[in-house]
Amino acid sequence: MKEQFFVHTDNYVKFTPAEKDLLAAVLTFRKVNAKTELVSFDKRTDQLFFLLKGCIRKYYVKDGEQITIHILTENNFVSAFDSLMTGSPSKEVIECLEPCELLTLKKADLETLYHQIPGMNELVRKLLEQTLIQFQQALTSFILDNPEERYKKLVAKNPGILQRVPQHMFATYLGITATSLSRIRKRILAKA
Amino acid sequence: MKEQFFVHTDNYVKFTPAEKDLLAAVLTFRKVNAKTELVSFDKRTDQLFFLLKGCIRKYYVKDGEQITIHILTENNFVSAFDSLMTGSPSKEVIECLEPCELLTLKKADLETLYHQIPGMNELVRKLLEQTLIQFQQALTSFILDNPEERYKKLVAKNPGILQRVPQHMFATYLGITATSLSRIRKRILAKA
DNA sequence: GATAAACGTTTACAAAAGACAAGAAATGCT
DNA sequence: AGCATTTCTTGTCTTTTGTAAACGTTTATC
Repeated sequence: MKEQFFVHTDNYVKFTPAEKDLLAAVLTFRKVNAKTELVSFDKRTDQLFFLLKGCIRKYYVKDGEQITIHILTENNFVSAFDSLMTGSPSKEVIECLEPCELLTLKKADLETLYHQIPGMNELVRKLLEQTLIQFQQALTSFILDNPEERYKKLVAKNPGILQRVPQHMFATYLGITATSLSRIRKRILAKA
Repeated sequence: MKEQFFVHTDNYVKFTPAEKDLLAAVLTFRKVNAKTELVSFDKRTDQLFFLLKGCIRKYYVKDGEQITIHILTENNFVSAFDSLMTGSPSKEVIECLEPCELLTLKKADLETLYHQIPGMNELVRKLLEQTLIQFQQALTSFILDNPEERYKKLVAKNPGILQRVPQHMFATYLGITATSLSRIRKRILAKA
């Protein structure tokens, strides 16, 4: 299953076989049930995940409500970035929505890899550049678009995801209530 | 003025004097008037900026309105990231709100530096990590907080900025109209 | 120093979204 | 298959925000 990981990294940096061995040695395979919390509220985390199979969301809890801030599927890196970087307890919860297959990488191992593998900084730099563009687009959409437009963009960009994730999770992700999303959907259907 | 730049980078990576010379050689100093557009609408950009002095905002144009998406002050990197990375025409405008002093770095020179200076990938990786945390916090705030809370956080985080930027630019930055911001300010004053 | 432009606030009215509650439909579990 | 839970929709009422326009004030510019 680690081949799938390297297929992904090959898009950014070509590691030598020896380097891949070093990396593979610190990647741990993990298979978990739906509803597993990879990172729990107010707990520190020292690892990052690569999602091989399944679907994951990140959410915050505000006034007793779960507010989804991110939804991811196969072949993406996931982590409670804030907690990982600063060492503070995580305010975001990372939860599996389906049975998932993951690779985990400890932060300490990553730090070691930065010294062992010259291309590692380059890989992470490039991954972060991609991530940053995504974040920027998401943030821009919040500023520029109303909820209806955001919903349409989400559907256009990620059609399959709607069948995998309950609607009310999307609602909070769009910054609206489930009630409101239901009305928006109705409005869109009426036009089509 | 390049010392100020290296004071900043020293927080992340310690370059040797020789490396600093290489870097300094491709940094160009620039002094511009207020209202200068560093990146214009629908133009490609091939450089990134380090702001030594002054205040800059990024904005989008939507339905003839300017929507501010970012406001920055001294000692920050600025660029139309999307355009810089993908080579596409920029949808964001970068405008100086005050007379500014900048260092500019061409993308092509940066690519060369990645090969000349081992620590360059590391520097940019670390800068991107910081930036990502900022973006994440901004995005999270949009999902979690209402406009009033976002305004309060902005003021708490950056008290001085209010005196440097017109209120209606903040309003669009918060995702609301100037009218609405005025109401929010009134409400806050009434409580205090 | 005069004039124009930009800025901040306020008002009335319209549109959108939230809160709350009820009920239908789909899904999960044993 | 049957029961419980979750999910989705709908209705009514309230709150918030947007739109548009007016007005006084500040700031720029010549």
